[in-house]
Amino acid sequence: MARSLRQSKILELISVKEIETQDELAKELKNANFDITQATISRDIKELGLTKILSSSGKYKYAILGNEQQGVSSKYINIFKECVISVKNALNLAVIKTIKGMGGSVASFIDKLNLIDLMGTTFGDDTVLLIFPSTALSSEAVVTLNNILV
Amino acid sequence: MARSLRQSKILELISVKEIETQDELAKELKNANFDITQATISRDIKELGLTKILSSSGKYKYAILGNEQQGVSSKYINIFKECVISVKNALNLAVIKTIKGMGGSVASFIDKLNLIDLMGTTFGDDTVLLIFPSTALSSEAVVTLNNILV
DNA sequence: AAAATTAATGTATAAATATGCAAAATTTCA
DNA sequence: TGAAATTTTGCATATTTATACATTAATTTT
Repeated sequence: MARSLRQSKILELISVKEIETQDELAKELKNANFDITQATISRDIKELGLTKILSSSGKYKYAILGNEQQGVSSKYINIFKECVISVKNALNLAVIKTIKGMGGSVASFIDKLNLIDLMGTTFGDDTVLLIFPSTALSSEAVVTLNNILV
Repeated sequence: MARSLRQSKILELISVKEIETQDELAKELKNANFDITQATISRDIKELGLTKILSSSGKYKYAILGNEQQGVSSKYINIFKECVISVKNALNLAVIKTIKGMGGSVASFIDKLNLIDLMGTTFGDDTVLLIFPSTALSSEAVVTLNNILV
């Protein structure tokens, strides 16, 4: 349980910051209340299929492997399932309630989905807001997301 | 000069074999008459934008970073230019003459191009053969490739 | 619920990689 | 050409990452 929450946080962290080393990631995780050693992070990274790539600044950073051939990995979907409490519709907005502290993780997962018609996302500690151009499109997306949760 | 030939060979090697470490790559390069240390390989890898990914067998291996947004990197094109002596047409075949020992490198570069209508490639030490369904398509491809060389 | 099995993690360290610095090779330019 | 400037490389080593092994935590079974 804590395991996949942690991995979820890792995915969020690397998508938000330029993380250069596993030690750096360990520190960031500590800030997010995941007290873990570099060894475990090495294992998480292998499991999530992350790699170090050359960032634009010429430094190495961790990134999700562009494993686009089979869409979003099932591992990520499992993590998503663990974090999300509910997905509901409110006019042209979809409102996702998450476990405390996982709003950012879920938002970055949603971004990765590249949902068509999605205009933007915002998130708080335990809420993610998806903005659609219309009520119809939003409720459609809510159905899609709920299907993922099954 | 030897530098880009070496880098070209690196690209070939990682696309043909599962190279797990830089030391392993050093050995393979020695076989190909590039006597070089791990340190230099580390630099080459950074320059070529290679990364280690998880292979299907669960081991790490080096691979070209899927940097598909801007097509084939200009760096690779430069290497291609240095290796290729001529590209000529022979009925439904395109015949590429390369610098000695670089046939495989060029062939793997060509594969990466994903040329439409290309049915297959074979290569020897200094020759690459591209097989097309017709003379017209082959000569068209020859023009394309010669344009790259300019 | 206790025992047995399986999974997750830490510790210590081996393995792998990156890099500062000096030397060698290559290129530029007068 | 030869001196100066630039680039490439090796060596040594610091840094980073992976993993064997032991331990703890979690799960399953009886």
